[in-house]
Amino acid sequence: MSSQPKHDIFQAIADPTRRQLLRLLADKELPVTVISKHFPMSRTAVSKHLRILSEAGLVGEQKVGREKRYRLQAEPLIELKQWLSFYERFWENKISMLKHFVENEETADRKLVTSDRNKRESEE
Amino acid sequence: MSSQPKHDIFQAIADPTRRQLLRLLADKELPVTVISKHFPMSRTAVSKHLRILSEAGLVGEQKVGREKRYRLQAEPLIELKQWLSFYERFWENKISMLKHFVENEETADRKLVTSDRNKRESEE
DNA sequence: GTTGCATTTAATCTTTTAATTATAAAATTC
DNA sequence: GAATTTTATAATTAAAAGATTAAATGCAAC
Repeated sequence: MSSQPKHDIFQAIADPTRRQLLRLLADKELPVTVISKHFPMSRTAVSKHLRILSEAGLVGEQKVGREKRYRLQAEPLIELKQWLSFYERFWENKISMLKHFVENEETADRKLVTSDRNKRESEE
Repeated sequence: MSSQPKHDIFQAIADPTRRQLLRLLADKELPVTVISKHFPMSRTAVSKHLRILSEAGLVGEQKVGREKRYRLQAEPLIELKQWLSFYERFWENKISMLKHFVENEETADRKLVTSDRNKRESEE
C-alpha cells in the first residue's frame, strides 16, 4: 500500500530537517503535533517534510483515533546502500586501485563501469 | 588533501546529474569539454555541478596543460556510509526490531505523548 | 606579441523548494 | 448536536537551485 517511491530518496534525505525527522522516528511512533515540538518551524512545515519522506517511502503512517502517527520505514534506504556500494572500493582499496589505474588506465574502465543493478523484488 | 567540505555531501549527491558525473569520473580523468558531451546541457552548467562536487570534496582537479581534469574522490562518501549504518539494523533485523517495537509500543508511546500534552497544558 | 582553445566568472532568468498564515475537514469528548 | 483537538489543504511569499548567454581569464602554439 505504502512505500512506493514517488519521490527520490537522494532528494528526500538531502534536507537536514528531514534527516532529523528520520532520526526521531527511528524508534518512536509519533503524531505531527508532537514531532513539531522538536523543530523550530510550524506544524504545517513539518507536515510537508513528512509528506516528502512518505512519498519516498521512508516513513509510514498509521491512523490512531484522530491522530496520524508516523514511523520510520528504512527499507528504501537499501537503494542508497546499493548506490554507495559501488564507490566503496575507491576508498577501501585505494592504493591497489591507484596502482591498477596507473598500470592500465583504459581497460580498467570497462570492468568497473559495468554495474549490476539488482532489480528489487516486487514488493506488492 | 585540501577538499574541505564547504558543501554538504547529502546535497551534493541529491542531484541526478551530479550522481552521473561521479559515475563517469569514477575511473576516468576528464576535462569539462569531454564531460559535457555526455550531458544535454551547456559546459557552464556542467562546470557548476563540478564545482559543487569539488566543494563537497567528491571530485579532485588536476591541471594538465591548458585543461583541467576532474576525477572522483570517494573518501567523503564515508560520511554517508556512517550515516547509513545507523539505519541498517532497521532492515537487517527487521523482524526482531518489530518484535521489540510491539512489546514496548504502548508504554513508550503513551509516556511520550502524555508528557508532551501535560507540558503544553502547563505552558498555557 | 597575437591567435585559438579550454575553462571560469558574471549577470540574468526560470523553476523549485521551504516556510508562513489562514481555513477546512475529520474524529473524539462533552 | 456543539466544542475541542488533530491534521490536511490553499494561497502566498521568500529564498535557493539549475540553467543560459555573454564576457573574461589562462595557456599553449605560432
